[in-house]
Amino acid sequence: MDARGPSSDSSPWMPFESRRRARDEKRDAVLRTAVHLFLEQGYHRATLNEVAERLNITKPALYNYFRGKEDILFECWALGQERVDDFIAGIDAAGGTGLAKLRKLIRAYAEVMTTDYGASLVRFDPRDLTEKNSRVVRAAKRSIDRTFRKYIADGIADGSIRPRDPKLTAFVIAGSLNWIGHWFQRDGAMSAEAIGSEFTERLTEGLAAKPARRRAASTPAKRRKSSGGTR
Amino acid sequence: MDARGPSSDSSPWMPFESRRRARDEKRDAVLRTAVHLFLEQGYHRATLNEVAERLNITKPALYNYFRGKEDILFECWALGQERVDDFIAGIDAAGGTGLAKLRKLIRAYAEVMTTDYGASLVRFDPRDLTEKNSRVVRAAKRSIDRTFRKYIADGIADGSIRPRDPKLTAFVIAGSLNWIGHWFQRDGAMSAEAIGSEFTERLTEGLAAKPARRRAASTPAKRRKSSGGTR
DNA sequence: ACTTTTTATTACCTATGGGTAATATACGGC
DNA sequence: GCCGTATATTACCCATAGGTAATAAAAAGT
Repeated sequence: MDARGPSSDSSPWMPFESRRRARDEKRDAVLRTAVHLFLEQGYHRATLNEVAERLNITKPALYNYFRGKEDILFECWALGQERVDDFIAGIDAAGGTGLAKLRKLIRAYAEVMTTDYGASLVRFDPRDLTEKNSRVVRAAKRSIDRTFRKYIADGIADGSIRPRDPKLTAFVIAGSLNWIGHWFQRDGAMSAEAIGSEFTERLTEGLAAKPARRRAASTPAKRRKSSGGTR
Repeated sequence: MDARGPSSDSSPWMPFESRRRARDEKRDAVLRTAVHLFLEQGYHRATLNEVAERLNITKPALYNYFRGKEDILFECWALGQERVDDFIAGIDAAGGTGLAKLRKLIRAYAEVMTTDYGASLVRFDPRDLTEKNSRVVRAAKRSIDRTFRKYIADGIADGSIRPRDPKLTAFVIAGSLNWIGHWFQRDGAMSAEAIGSEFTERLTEGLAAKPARRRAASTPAKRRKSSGGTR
């Protein structure tokens, strides 16, 4: 709000700011430790005592930053969701064919799934949340599903994707990606980037329309019957 | 053991047999109720009291059939696993190209995922099991993964599947199928059969080699570069 | 009809772990 | 240097739910 930045030497706002930052850093540390432990042992088996212990504090100290265990769980989920929302906004802004957008979505989503917060989107059970938070989660899941379906439908409309049912296709792709959150491990042989690339290829090679020279016709309504028969 | 069947009128073994069957039926009823409740509410939130209540008995009665909650959980998992083992044995016995076997596997696995016992293969957490049972589960999961990879490798070897990494491809396919257990609901719009068919198509359309007239060459080592280019 | 075995019930124990109250300590502001 | 706020600790509460006697009811065997 003030014209002089925080670099101004004896600013009376500095201590206040630094204090707030220290607090946020501690809050983040709690979340990082919690999400890690929740993933490692499962939400119900993980105890707040152990979260605190790993941070060299005691359980009640956690309550300075969170209202309770469920609050922490929801925050972990929200951080993962935020990342998804961010890159979807980026993809939407960039534009391109449906197929191009879908491929970007697959790659980004796959890579998010290899992170702790990303995995929490699929490893945690919404039924452990309050009704209020649970509704937020369900709404977000529906939104992601709609995005997948939309890109697929866009691709069919613009001719970059061969006609097929967007709903089922979205389930196939999203399921495959979501499962990454269940098997990926950082110390494993595969890098997040390699997984992103591989999944992008494997999950789109079947749907891409032939790289026909023709510009996408405005209405590719009826496809040619068995134009090359993939099976 | 006896030559006369149980249809013989006053067989002394009859009561014994019928008694055992009645017991097994009750045991099955417990499992059906338990798996349903575990899926509905999640293992940790579901209580043995409620399982018993739904069966019109009381909690301690359950201990006539099972050693405890974990025992019930493991049995639910085992019943699902049994079905998977069964159809894999059938597919192995029938033979065919790698692609044909993979397609059968996908369809059967997808349909099992739409059942309660099938879903328990992916919805329950092995960490809730004793170390002994957990090892059994892990071994079975590895075995299923090996089967997917083997069919894919077979298909690449016999020319029915275009060359690609069996490991990643198996992850893509199995992940997509496993996720069915998370979203399918019996009262939904889709039938298990429709899902089996759709997933079989969607998950193999990208890998099938062109239906070339030639019989599969013994070594399709180097595929023709962009022989039609699906992407 | 009796005894024995199986199956179920009532009443209880107890470990676990989330959450809270009372209280001490560190720290920035003045 | 004193005060108020933020942050942490110790000690405790208590609801939940898995599991276990002790015992009653039901069924099978003789």
